[in-house]
Amino acid sequence: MTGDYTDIRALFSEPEAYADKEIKLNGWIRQIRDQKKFCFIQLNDGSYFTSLQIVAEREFLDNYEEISALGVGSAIRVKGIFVLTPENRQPFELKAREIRVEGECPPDYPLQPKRHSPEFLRSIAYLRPRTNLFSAVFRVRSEASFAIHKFFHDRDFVYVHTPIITSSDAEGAGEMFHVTTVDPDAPPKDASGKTDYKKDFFGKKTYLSVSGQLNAEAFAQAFGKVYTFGPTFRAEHSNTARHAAEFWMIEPEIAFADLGDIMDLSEAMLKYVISYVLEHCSAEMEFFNRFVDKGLLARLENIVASDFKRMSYTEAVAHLEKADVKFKYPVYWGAELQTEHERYLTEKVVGGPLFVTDYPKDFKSFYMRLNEDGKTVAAVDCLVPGVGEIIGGSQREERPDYLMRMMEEKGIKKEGYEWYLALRQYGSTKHAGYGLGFERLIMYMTGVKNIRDVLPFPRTTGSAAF
RNA sequence: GCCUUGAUAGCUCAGUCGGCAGAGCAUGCGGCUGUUAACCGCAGUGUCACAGGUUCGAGCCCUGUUCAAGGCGCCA
Repeated sequence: MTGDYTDIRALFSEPEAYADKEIKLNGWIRQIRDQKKFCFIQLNDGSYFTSLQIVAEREFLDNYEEISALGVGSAIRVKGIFVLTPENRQPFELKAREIRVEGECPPDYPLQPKRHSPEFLRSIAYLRPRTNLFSAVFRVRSEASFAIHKFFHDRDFVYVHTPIITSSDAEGAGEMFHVTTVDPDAPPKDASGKTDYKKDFFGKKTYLSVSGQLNAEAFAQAFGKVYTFGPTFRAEHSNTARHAAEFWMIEPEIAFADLGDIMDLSEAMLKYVISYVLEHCSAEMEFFNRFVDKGLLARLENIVASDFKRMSYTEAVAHLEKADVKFKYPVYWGAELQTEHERYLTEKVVGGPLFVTDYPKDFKSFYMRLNEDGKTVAAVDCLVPGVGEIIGGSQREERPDYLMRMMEEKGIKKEGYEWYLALRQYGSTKHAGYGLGFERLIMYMTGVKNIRDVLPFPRTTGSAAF
């Protein structure tokens, strides 16, 4: 409600309360069907997924000629009588008594009441939230975002804003964007002729953060339970439907917790967010189920009701070795699990979400806790059908000697990590956490197959439009 | 970064053997007393992605570039 204007959402939630009353609406024309003495306007004001039918009749409107000639996309203000029409295909409509044109929309408006491809709509990202598909995606994104905060807040987690600019240059999460004020055409030089970053803004090389985890660990050692939820940046030339250069991550971190605790937590979180969205975005989810992914609702409801499967990396390799499928990449203990392996496990072996735990230390990050066997680390990936890895987590190495030995093994210099090592000296506790790719969760919940279509204005390698 | 495929009207696409640039939808105009991604009639719409080459002649063949899609690697 803005001023004395009613939201279309309110009409859909309690139509009886507005029956036969005069109301005012604002909105954009999604479709207009002109007849001789009246026309039907599908009006959407952004407050609700479904549009409201406006009946504009010649006998009641002195500017009928102007109104009936309006194009799709035009913005109007309407005053009229709200009428229940249970005998018709739409349960109610608005009989217009006054329509004012707020902003006309010319015939070259790219969005027409017909099917457009997601690739075309991506090229007009500034208009696509006006379409059914993207309106649904971005409302789900908003509601899911709120659900994440509510889940953690209800469980007494503290929300930490970890820095976006960082000086740690090798957190093991890929290529980083350099942040600098140095003039690329005339950089200051040091004695050896290299660019002298001591003269840069921060007095050293700095980057956009690839993860808030290390900072979150510090806060977990004070508040016990914390989480971050913010943008992260990866300068990898990953050209797939599942990778973006700028994406949002949720990273909880819990003191005194082990790997089992974070599996329990992440499973509860996924179920909570899915349930929340199913309840609060029912019109949108119905739309995805009809037009994007026919099995979506059944699958999501099944996930909320069932327990996630858990298996160790060693067990996963055993499953893959006896599979009667020929894999492009060979499977043996010590090999990384490829996309084809993950898909086989989650789609063929368990048919749903799956936690894979205790990976060989060689291809996992330096901060993951070494297991008793000396070969594996307490890491976990949550794999889901269709999307792949949605969560990656671990119990962190809290023992300073083990941590330093792992950093040496991985060739990570201590510079910049002194504070991270110091945390292990001062009342260090067992602790664990995970990272959830927010866009991948949205893809999983909506059935949308390309990460570019769940980011409002996606940034991917070679593309930063709008 | 690698592999494959593609780019023709506003959109989705067809275009045969190298020989006049096409359809549906959308749009415009007209009609229609309840439509609902309406219906009926008429009309307009092109730098065939860009640059070069072969040819009497190129949307079509060749080379390069750009962009996109699918897959892979890396990861969330």
